[in-house]
Amino acid sequence: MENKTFYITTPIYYPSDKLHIGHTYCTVATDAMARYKRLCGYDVMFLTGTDEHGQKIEDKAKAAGVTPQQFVDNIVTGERGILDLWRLMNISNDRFIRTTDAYHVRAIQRVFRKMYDKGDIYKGTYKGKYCKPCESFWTESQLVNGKCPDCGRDVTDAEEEAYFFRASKYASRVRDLLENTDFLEPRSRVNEMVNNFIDCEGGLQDLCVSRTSFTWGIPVDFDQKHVVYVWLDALFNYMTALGLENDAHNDLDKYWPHAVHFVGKEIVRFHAIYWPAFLMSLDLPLPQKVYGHGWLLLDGGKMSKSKGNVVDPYILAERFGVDALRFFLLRTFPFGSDGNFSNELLINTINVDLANDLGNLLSRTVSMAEKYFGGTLPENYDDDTDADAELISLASALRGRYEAQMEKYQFQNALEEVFKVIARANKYIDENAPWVLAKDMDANGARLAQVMYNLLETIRVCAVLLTPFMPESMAKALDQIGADADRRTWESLGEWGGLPAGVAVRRGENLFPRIDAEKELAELETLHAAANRSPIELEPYATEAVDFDTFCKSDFRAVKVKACDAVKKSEKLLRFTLDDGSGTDRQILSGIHKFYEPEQLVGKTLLAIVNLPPRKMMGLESCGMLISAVHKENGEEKLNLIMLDDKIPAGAKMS
RNA sequence: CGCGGAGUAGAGCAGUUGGCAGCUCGUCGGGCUCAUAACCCGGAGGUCGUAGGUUCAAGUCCUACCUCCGCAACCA
Repeated sequence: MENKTFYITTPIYYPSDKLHIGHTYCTVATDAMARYKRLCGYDVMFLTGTDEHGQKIEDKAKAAGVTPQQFVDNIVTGERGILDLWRLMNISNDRFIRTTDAYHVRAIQRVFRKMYDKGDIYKGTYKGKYCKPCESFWTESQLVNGKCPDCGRDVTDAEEEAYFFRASKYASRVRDLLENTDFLEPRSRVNEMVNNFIDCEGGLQDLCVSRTSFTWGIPVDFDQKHVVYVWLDALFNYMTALGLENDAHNDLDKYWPHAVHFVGKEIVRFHAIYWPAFLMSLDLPLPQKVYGHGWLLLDGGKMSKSKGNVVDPYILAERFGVDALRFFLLRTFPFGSDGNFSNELLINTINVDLANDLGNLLSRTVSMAEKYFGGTLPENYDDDTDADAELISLASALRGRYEAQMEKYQFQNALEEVFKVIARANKYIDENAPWVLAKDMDANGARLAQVMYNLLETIRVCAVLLTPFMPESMAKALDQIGADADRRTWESLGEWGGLPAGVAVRRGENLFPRIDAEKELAELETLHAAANRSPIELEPYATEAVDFDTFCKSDFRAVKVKACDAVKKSEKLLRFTLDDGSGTDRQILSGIHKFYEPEQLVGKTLLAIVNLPPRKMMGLESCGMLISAVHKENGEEKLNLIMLDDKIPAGAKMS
């Protein structure tokens, strides 16, 4: 085999929370691709990892009362953490990078300096408006009527020091890369990128690549108060893991740039624009491809922690089997676009494809071979006839059709091709009715043996091609049909007749038991409820004291809702017209549409703070804030407005 | 007029360069008995979001509109 190498990566995931089925989807796809390429004879490097820096993790660690490093260690290496999940899912990554790994940290510092020396990173100023009392920077677009959006006071021109990457310099080369090559797929993402970020007003903006507002990051070694912005840190993982600017690894020459990055559509922008621009800056070769896959949606909407609808891959893998879950994810959804996940669909796919079609085909074939021939086929078969031609030609040419789809990353279609052959094999059994032939073995024994052989050979071809998707189950299937190691290779599928004459089968367990859908769905429901065990979650208590004067400055008043309507084009905002006792109506906007319909609230007596400075939202002015109680229940955010006794008159002060 | 995606049978989806509208599930009827109540065959069910246009021919190309979703914005 000549020197064919292939490098494939998942994104490095952000360990601010446990991973969900969406991350699993991407990693399983990458794994299937890696295993497929290995099957084809490539020397494969498969990388995954975690992106561990940034403000959000710093904040979360603080809230949990641990150091950022302890926080990420727990999520990555802890029980049921990311490493455990990939072990469970049978992910065959060759390497795992953490951006807190010492070699990566040093490499990023060198990369940063190189780009700085070249003049592509320059120290600039983050120009903005500064509000002294709030100690905050704002951009022009964030200002409200030219005033501080937080406090409404005047702002002054100010500059904050920051490093910038000269992305603008590479804009036209990146546009060319996107528009005139197949660097970014699927193609539909190209327009989005070019229109939104390159050909937009002002062109491709230089990217701010350092921060001074938090410390959990890689320090700029020649300017320690800055830390490297997360994306510059994160994107280079794909190369530091191979040895860029470090001695921990030494495979860069071998695997770069034969690289394919699988990424979720939300981070296509960074991979398709900034990543190539960074590499251009360093005169490094570009990776071969960025493939932006779709999302798994739940009930047609995005899966998210705050919606409380996150699907836990652990539960599914443990209940249905790792291989079944892996298979389902890649069989059901087109890789480039979004798909609707549901438990019903999962169970249905397992039952139909795996239990009824594939599992049952294996089961009926092997048990007939045992029943009619004691498990070992005779050496002498009839020649193939017209009755066999269709099955044989379909199965013989399967490898080519499968390969064509896999090379386009169309897992769904590749699997579809395999299952067409499986369906044809089931039909072949019906057409040839082995149980009829078996009634007169003297006359039909040779023909029966031939039918059985063709079935076993068809199963072999399918099982080998399904191995990247379901490594464990297919190994068992191949054991059952007596295919030794030499009959499990890519080359062995090149010609019909890989199995030896007189092959011996050995019946085993049912690989994919049928699932009782109704019962299972009910149990999943119960499990889901149990998984959210601490039903009520509260905000952490404030540790800092507030002085009495500050507290007294807040003017809380009872207000009566005169009118309430939804702000159009906003999914969250409600507009309240309130009687605050002053004689003039007060307008307050509140982002609580998720929790209340406007008509429920008219006539209610609520609590508001009325001396906050006015703030504009969606073009409407909000004068104050309605007070509500918040908590989380079963992981879902809940909000209740504070409702006062209707006997309290409008404008009554709370003290 | 911020950017992008989607609308095809009861449900979920595929339809590459325009050329007889398909797949899976469900449903109705039939067959088989090797097999995991599995397998095989057949039927019913669609004015392809709406309205125009180009064409011998439009699910496919063009224009306008409607609806849904995501990003962005916003969430005091």
